[in-house]
Amino acid sequence: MAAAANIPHPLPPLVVEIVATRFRALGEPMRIRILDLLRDGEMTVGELAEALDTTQQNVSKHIGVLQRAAIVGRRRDGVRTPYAIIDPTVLDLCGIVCGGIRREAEGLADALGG
Amino acid sequence: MAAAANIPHPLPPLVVEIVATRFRALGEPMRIRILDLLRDGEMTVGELAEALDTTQQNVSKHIGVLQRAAIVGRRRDGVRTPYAIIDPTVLDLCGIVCGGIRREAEGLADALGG
DNA sequence: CAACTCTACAACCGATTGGTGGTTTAGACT
DNA sequence: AGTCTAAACCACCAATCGGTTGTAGAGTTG
Repeated sequence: MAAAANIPHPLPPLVVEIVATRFRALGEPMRIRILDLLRDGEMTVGELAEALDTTQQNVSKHIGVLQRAAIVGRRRDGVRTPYAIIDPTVLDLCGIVCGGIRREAEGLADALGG
Repeated sequence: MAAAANIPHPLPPLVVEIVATRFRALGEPMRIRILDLLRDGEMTVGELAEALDTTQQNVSKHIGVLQRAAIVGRRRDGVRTPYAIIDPTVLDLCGIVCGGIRREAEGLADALGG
């Protein structure tokens, strides 16, 4: 919450656009799964495609979105082109959302159990 | 980061879907602006429509998305139906994203200035 | 009851998006 | 040079989405 304290209000239009774009980059199951895999370390497009049981083209497309959003980056390693998470805040974001989901689920379980 | 520590890995498919849905609900400028206004307190659809210079139907549609994502809720107050943020974690999310944007902008400014 | 206010719903249109198949580029090796 | 592999680019299709218009429902006030 401290980070939100000194945010301008109302939000400037350009900031609104950037924020929405960043959230939209995370608003796709395939991209969440890609980031979930990249939590363990860098992977190539081919490795991701195999792990996610989809095509190389599909992974390339989705990881392109994540790269344009400056969430992941790539490097050259001989014949490989491994991708890695370069913006660690996305893990915080996912952690907050997952925590909220867990809290809701527990509240629902309590309501049903008690 | 502590919240992300005890997240299952790999993420279960259902969780992936829920996380993506929640992020997608935030991936629209108009919805970010609605939440930005609701930071100051509850507002009705009509008030939001006027403040955002759009139609009542448009606000109703977008706030329906936010409500189905359990981000906002409504109550009855006589003739009014004010909406309010019921999931305070979304403010944390926006704060993190805005902080990241600021950090990037400052880094870019330093790179150009120095 | 009737008129009014506020909100939700449905249909439509244009634009965007996810996924696929095919092709092309860029390196690494012989 | 030629070949192989990995990754990106391209065009396409079906589905979804944002915004608009028109309408219907729910509640209040006379």
